[in-house]
Amino acid sequence: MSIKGDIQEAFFIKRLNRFVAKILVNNKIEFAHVPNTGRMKELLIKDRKVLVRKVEDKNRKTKYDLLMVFYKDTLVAIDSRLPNKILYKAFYNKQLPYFKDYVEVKKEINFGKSRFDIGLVNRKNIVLIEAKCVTLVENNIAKFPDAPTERGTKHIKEIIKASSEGFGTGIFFIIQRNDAKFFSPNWELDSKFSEALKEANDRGVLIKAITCNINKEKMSLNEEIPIILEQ
DNA sequence: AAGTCCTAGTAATATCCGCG
DNA sequence: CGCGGATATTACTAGGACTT
Repeated sequence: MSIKGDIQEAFFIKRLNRFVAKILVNNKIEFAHVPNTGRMKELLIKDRKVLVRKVEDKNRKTKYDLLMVFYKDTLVAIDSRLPNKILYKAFYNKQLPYFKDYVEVKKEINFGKSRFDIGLVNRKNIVLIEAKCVTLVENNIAKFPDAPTERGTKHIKEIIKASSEGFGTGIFFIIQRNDAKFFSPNWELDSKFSEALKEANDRGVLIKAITCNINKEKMSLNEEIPIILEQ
């Protein structure tokens, strides 16, 4: 998946709220949209080098999108819309060895009271897939979430319900960097979510974690990594 | 502890307008 | 009057800050 638009280097100054960051581009103070509602506190640190995209749109309040952050030697993508897209494309092109017998791929599929990112449809069944965006890695272990997420937990319980009703189900953690060797739910930060994820696994929900290769021009799926569900 | 509002952008939907 | 394209409006997202 190529990264479109005019990408420029910049320096992060401050996050004003969850959508807006103050940045320094070409020695000028500007404002950038932050397309990720997580905390990212170990990424968004003053003076850190980042990549932004210049956007020409007079209806927007910010002139840039904050897309990537340099963390030591690793480039981390923070756009929370990308995992969804990249996973959709992977399923659409049948690049993943799961649920191979579907004939149609849908986005934003409604199921009961909730909505899932991707639906794989064949004559007999529907597979519901949820994509999660991971930006946090500590000691080679990718972790989710990076902020307590009551909604995320609720969503997992919905998936468990769908699974118990006979639907195929999957949760894919897309790690937007390539320095992770394992994935684990973030027990210290959100034990309820972690517990729910473990239960989902026990109840037959397919859970996978995939890292990404990222550079200025593009982002692509890299490799599947082992998952540690236990605390 | 639970509920409401706020933020910025996107996508989906609704409305409008000009043209044949 | 009907159609397509352009424009306007609405719904949605999700966690934090705030109020009750």
